[in-house]
Amino acid sequence: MANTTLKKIAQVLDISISTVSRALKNHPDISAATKQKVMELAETLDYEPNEMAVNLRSKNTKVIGVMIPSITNNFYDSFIAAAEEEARKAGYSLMILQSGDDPAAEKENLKLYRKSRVSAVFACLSHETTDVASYYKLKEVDIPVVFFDKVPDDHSFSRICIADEDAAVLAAKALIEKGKKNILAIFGNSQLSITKRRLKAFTDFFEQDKKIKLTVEYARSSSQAEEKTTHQFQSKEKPDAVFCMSDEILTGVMKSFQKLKISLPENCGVIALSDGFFPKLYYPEITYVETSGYQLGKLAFERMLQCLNGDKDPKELFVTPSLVNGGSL
Amino acid sequence: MANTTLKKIAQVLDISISTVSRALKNHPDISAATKQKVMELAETLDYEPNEMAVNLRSKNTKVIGVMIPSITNNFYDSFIAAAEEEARKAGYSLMILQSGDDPAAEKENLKLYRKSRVSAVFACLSHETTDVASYYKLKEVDIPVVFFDKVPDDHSFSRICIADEDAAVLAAKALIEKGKKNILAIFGNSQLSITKRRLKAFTDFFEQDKKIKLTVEYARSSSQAEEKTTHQFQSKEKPDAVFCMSDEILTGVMKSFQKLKISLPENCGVIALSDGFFPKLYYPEITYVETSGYQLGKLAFERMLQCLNGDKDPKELFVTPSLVNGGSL
DNA sequence: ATTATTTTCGCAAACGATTGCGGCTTTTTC
DNA sequence: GAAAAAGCCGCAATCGTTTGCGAAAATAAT
Repeated sequence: MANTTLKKIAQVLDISISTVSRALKNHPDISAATKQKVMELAETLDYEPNEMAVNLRSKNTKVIGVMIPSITNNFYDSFIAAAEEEARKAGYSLMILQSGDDPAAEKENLKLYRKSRVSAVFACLSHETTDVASYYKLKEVDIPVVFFDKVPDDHSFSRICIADEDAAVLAAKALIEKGKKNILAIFGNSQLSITKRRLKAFTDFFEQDKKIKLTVEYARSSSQAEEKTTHQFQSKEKPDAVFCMSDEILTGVMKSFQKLKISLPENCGVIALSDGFFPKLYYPEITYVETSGYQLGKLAFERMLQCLNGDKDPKELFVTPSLVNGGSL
Repeated sequence: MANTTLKKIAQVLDISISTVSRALKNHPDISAATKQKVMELAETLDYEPNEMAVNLRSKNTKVIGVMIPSITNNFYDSFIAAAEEEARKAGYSLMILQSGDDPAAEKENLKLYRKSRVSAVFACLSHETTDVASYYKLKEVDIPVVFFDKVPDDHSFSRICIADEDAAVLAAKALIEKGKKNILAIFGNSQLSITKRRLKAFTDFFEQDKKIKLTVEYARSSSQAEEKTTHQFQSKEKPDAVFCMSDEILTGVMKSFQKLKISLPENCGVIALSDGFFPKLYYPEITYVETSGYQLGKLAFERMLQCLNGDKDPKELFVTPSLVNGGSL
């Protein structure tokens, strides 16, 4: 079953293709009578403009690339959810590609984006990719790039981030308010700049109060977080609160707590940085500082629209975190 | 910075566009010398064929639509992960659209797929969408459709599913083997055919042993599952095992257990149908029957490739589940 | 040397939609 | 009634790639 084209409509009505095209676009040159006829026939024939042809002519695919480390991740999922909502409104589709935190795959993906002539790209750097040369290539062919979450230091790109420092401080404040005196803080991969930022803001904040004991640990996975937690809680001086830098760490900590039969908040307080999904899995629900992928997506798309409209100067925007009380602290 | 085209290369080398095109495709008509020159220039000019033009001519976008209820779901995420891996190998990209379990949005998406002239579509029905007329429209324009997970009854489509009956039976067997006598089984939305299939297989299996008390409950959300569990465990005859039809239910049940301070497996056994992510969040890890979205994705893509190669007869394929012991039973 | 055969390449027409420009009809204006 | 002005519409080029067909050039056969 062949698709209807302008040509087909033109043949049936015995008018020219251009007239059909203009009629459908409500061009003033075309008489009302002709428009009527064309529209009706288009309707019954279920005409849909062939996007490939439109794209070719307009040199615009109306597709936005989204590169993330992994799709199996709540935070990025909610980013995508938000971006897709907005994209749809603006007539764009998303082309999601995963880097798997592998710089080589990341480069491959960028190449694919160029080949596909996407209109723009949202990108979250894999690991500590410092060489953003491949991203410059996109710029050269006029494909705007908006980084989010894991962004490069390069100030020539637009970057949308969680205000990591604020988030860490918010958590620190909450811990102090609750009068916690022996805090275990678990952070992720210490090589990552996101870890460094959160770590610095967090520890700096405790400088003001020397009476609080702060133990910092690093865990690269959920199970590592579990081990470290278990280990800490087997010592004499058990922490009275745990700070988790991420969901991954939170789940590890909670698993350890279940094993050790530590119950919240009596035996120990817990606070995490999270988008909110995992904290709600537990009883009591975990108190967390919201680092919302969803809000990030909304903000990033807003910025992207500006870029698409020709605003080239790089901008750095932040989504501000907020504290959500669960009952674990 | 303009993109390089065949025309540009042709102009520089002062030969025709067709020659350039053929040279790059290693066409026998072109002399080795010419090929050499063309290839080299193409290399230095970083030539990439314009996909929009290629698509227009070939009427093939090399894009596969994937429609799922929600991207914020482990099961579908792993389906996508698998599909993307395979798609990339085969030179395809994915266009992921979410229906949000809303039939209207589902229809919108299908329209978008048609407009975008995707090469094929993977689809998971929203809720109990029974009217698959919109999918027939895709068939009419020769876009193959492969359903997965939530599939229609319509036998004229290819369908790839988890062998739900087998999975339910596997769980039932495990419960019986452990000598459980008072089982609480919580299922999802009773309107869904997936629920019906799992429910029937599960309950049928217990017909053989009348001495076992089986209580069936339904929960449409995690919090409903939590409520029902809490309620059941406040009665005199507490269940000695809980069966969870899905991750959503499992998380609700576990939350209730945390509240009631019920510890596994001493106080109660738990078994779930899951893809394995959530079961590993708890201590002890939950014993589950694996219903892998990843495997489903692999199998679905395999089938899709056949469809893309012209195999039109509908086929129904199943991925067979397996029991993974956690320690919760 | 002439014809037959290859080798090597260019012309032009697609794919489907868009649009500047110009032409043919009507209608308006003086 | 003739000229100017609208009103309507079609021609043809364009986006970049692919490909059947035919033509020129080079080589082989007679």
